Amino acid sequence: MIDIARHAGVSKSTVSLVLRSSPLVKAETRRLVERAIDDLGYVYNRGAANLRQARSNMVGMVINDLANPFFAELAVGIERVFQGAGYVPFIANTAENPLRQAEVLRALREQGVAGLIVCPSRGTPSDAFKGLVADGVPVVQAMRRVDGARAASIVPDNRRGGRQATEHLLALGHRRIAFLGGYRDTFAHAERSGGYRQALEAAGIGVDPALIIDGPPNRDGGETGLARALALPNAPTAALCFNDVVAFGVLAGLRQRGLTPGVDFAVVGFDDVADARHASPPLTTVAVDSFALGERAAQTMLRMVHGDATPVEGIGDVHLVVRESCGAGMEQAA
Amino acid sequence: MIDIARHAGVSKSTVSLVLRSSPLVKAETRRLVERAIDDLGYVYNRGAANLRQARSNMVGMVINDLANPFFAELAVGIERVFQGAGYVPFIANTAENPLRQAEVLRALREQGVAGLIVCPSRGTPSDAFKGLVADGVPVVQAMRRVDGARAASIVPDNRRGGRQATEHLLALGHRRIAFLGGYRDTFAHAERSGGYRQALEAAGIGVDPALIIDGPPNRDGGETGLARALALPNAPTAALCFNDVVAFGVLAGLRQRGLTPGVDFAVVGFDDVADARHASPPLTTVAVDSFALGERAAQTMLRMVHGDATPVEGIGDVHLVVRESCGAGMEQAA
DNA sequence: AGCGGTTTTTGGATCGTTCCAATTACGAGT
DNA sequence: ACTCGTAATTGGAACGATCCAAAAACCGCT
Repeated sequence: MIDIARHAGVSKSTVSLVLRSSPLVKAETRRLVERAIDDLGYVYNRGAANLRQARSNMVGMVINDLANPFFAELAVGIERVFQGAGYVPFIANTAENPLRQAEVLRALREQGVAGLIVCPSRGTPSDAFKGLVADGVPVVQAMRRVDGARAASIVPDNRRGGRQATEHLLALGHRRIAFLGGYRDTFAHAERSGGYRQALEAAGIGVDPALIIDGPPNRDGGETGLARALALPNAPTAALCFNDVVAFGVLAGLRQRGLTPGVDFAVVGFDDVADARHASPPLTTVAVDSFALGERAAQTMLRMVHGDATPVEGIGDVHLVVRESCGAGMEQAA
Repeated sequence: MIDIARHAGVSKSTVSLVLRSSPLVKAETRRLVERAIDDLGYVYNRGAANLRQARSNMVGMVINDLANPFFAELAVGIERVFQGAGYVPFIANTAENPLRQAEVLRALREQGVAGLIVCPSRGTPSDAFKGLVADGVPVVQAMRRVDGARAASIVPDNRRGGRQATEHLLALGHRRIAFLGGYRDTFAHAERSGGYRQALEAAGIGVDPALIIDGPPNRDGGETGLARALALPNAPTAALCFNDVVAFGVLAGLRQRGLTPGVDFAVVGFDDVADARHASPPLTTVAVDSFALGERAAQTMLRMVHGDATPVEGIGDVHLVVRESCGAGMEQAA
């Protein structure tokens, strides 16, 4: 920077002002300095800047499973918002591992992030964000909430979605409905299956614990969940799946058995990932609108960066998208 | 850090040594300092460290399209390698936009990355990495190579894969084979369709330009590509797709028309994403082994970080995975 | 020319770390 | 007790930016 100052015939302070595009420098001087910057191929050192001035322009997004298309979509959506706001978003994957998550959080903190959006990994301890929050780093949890954490959160209305989907299956005449996939000890599973229970009970149908079959929230989880459900003495005729990826597994499993999804067995997913409408048959699912949710999380974080300290607990809207995998004709709205 | 020094009754230099786990400090002193660190809830400031010592432990991964499962898998694979090596990997998405990519590259450079793995976005100018490389920052291109760029690269053997897949379809008796999806002006399209041409010509079958139908490398690209192919006066009976996602689109399109993939029309993909074997029917595809490729790219970068300056141009192995979408019986190997 | 006010520019102190050369502490050997 | 070599510790000068208070340049008026 001093080189540039010399080259342009000004002081380093002036160069600094130009770099931060301050209105205090004369246009002519600015041009001079900018020329020098180009000539010397200078690169700004953000680390040095952050040393003095606490405000960094780097935000972190800590994602539990980037291989899951839903979270990848969410991440990409959030990224877009930050970009527009002049922040530089970096994504880190935790692969659903709390230890790894702790490392990542530490690294981001050391790097001096302005704020964080976190989809907490399974088994995140309630004090995972304590240090960050105590330091005044805005932390927003998205999609999942670890209870006891004193950090903002934006999560979809999982319970309502679970209820709506179940009501839809009930309205189609199903009485034995399974809830497949996902781990029982996660936030989302508790809420989504909670809605499912509510709907069954409201309809006067008891909840059969044997029909709630958990497993990994991926394709395999769907396939093995289906296998176990169909092996039951009194097998179900429909399933609400923990998420769309599980539902894809169920679809594949049905086909392997020569059953036609939507005809021989009704399937409903959760999330509405981009692929859901391309599945065969197109998947009926609870739309979470990852983009809106991500946008809201990002906005919340930006507000916190700018000093708004009220800890938000946002609930995102959710609605059932009826396609064909549930067997409903198109005339039948949610 | 000075606070800690005071609290532990040593000098800041000693604290610094402890933080870098130098063997020069006595075990007892170390324990003392570590205690003080815990007590005061201190966080290391990586930016300040990088200021003095050029070597940072942060590496960047710049990905052209995180919403594409293939690249997401690749990113996750690369991440794992760096993690093991004690580096902190951050992912940034460019959404196939060269301007955005330039911004991201600048941000990473300002942040002081130790090295970069880049899947260059479409339309990346050949001098995109010039500054980085001139600065001595190791840059490894993965999956795609922008020609003219003086940076290492690890790419799969696209041409060979395209040829193998085409030969397989020819062996199954197909004579009208389309090449669907992907943009003609990309590196991967040129190579993959190049292999396709080679195979056709070697078999004495001319290449019909009308059968090479480009489009976005996503599901829609597959669906519309198929529509255009089938509308041709002399429609093809098989298709090699630019990548698996395009192939998924083709599969869906066939089904919509009441055609059975693998029976009425043969489909081969490219990449072998995790979902390929779960598609219905399971997708025959050219396996790229994203994990091995990512690992190799990461290793290359690490070697460069440690001073090995030889600019590698690696070619990754590729092999055809025959499943059902091509109509081959299981007895028929590649 | 001198004055007050506004716009630009500037030197030095500072952020939290690492590096280096210098210092001190320790043990063993005479 | 003294010296020597090694092990452990230390103070101060960097690194590259920002911030602040002060200085300089410029302007229009008398």
